[in-house]
Amino acid sequence: MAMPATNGSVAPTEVEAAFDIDVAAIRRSSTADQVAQVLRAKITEGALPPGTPLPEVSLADSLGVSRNTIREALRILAREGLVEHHLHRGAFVAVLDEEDIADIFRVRRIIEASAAEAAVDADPERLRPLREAAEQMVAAAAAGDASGVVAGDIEFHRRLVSLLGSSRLNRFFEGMQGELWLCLAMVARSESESQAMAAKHLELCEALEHGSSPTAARGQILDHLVPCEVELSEIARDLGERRAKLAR
Amino acid sequence: MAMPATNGSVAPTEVEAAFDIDVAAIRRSSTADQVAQVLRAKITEGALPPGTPLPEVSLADSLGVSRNTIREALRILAREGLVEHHLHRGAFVAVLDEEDIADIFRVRRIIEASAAEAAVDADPERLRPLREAAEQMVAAAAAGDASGVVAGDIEFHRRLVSLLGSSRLNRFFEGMQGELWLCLAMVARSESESQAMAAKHLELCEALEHGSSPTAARGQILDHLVPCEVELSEIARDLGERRAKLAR
DNA sequence: GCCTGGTGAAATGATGAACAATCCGAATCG
DNA sequence: CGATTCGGATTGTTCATCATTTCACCAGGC
Repeated sequence: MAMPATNGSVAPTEVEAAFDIDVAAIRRSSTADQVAQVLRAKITEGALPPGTPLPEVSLADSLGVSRNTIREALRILAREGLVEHHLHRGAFVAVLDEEDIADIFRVRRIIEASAAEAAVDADPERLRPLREAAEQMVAAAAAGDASGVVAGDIEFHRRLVSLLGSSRLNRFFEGMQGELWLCLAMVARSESESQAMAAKHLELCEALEHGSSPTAARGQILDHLVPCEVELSEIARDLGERRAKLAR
Repeated sequence: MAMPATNGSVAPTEVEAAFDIDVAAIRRSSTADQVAQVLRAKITEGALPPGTPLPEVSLADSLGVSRNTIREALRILAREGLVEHHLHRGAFVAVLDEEDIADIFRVRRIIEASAAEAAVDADPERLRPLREAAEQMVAAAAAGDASGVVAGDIEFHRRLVSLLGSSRLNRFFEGMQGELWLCLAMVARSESESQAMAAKHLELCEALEHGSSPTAARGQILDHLVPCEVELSEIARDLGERRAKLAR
């Protein structure tokens, strides 16, 4: 289905194989996708806090594109869960309440536990990206780069899920992580907390490498997710209270 | 306010509760969504075989809406995976190859196995929708209603996944089932096969009700999914070969 | 004969303007 | 003081238009 639309009948030649990666990259994204990417960055980096209205005309004006293009971009982000779309009321940066956090972690427990199982009897070579992400977290924490630690955290779990080998699951999981970023952009962690979190991931990585049993791996991932959920849940509650107070 | 007084400001009263379903249905209907729903039905019922091009102008003309609205509807369906969008080439009804089937079942195994675990220690009352879907399959099979059996099958697994209690997972799973429908619309099962499939689901349902252990439930679901995958994989291969021959 | 290269039609990508429908807030009235 | 009504602002939808890209067809050279 997603194969490059090369010839239909002839077997793939070496010429095709050489350009196989590039053909996908050459496909320039449409302007709507570019706009969506810009807005996505603005949202995830915290420039547009949750709940911010996104008027079509002002966005079109400031970004220099047509209103229809903005509408398409907002539809894209709405499908990703980063913006909420209310009929005849417009688009707003999505707000995650505690129920959303709980919902996301219900999914994460299911998916990542299975991924941990897949990790124990996987080729050790396939676990190298995991270790690299964890080491990147440690380096970022040592350099005091808090956002780098968060990025490494996201990347670590993304690569863990990718061990399951399903492109649909990867897309789904990445979309959920995009939602989580709505909260992550708001949290300022201390340096010691960042280092502790990085160390935890490295430790988890080693546990998976010298994998004992599938059930043990499941348990370790589940234990790892618990503190993360309570922290984000608190953040979501605080944001909600602050918003309610501000609205009053 | 002209027609049905869908009040805008008053707090939800018992009056609203009575119309609760209708207001939700009415509010959710922008024309783009309606168009998407029409096309979705056409695709899943097999009127538009996989690979069919979907030109914007002719669709806009035949459905009596603007081209922009068609574009939005096509984007919606593209996000759902029912149509593929190629830049500057347009939209086509999605084509599922064997890799897609394998990918979908990789996900189904993970999700539904967890759902089966959740089923064993769930309130028996929550399993009633499952049984109802299975019984609906049996009734449809007895009446020779093949599409009814398929619908019951979809519904059975949808309700099984909903036991996990995650709205995001529900949406994700429903989207995948929409993709599977692309193949299901093509298969014509014999009456005896339909009856066997219905019986299998009822049997599976009972096994979950008198649930023994979580691992046993996992195993039963996984065993149940195997024949389904091989069947759909064969269908996908046949469709692919037929399409290749037709293109030549 | 097959491949390379140009040409033109057709479809999409994107813009701008316009109108109707709707929501929100503020002024108005009892 | 509360409910109603009115007007501005925003969205939903359509139309017309132009630029880009793709594809199919045809000509020419090896």
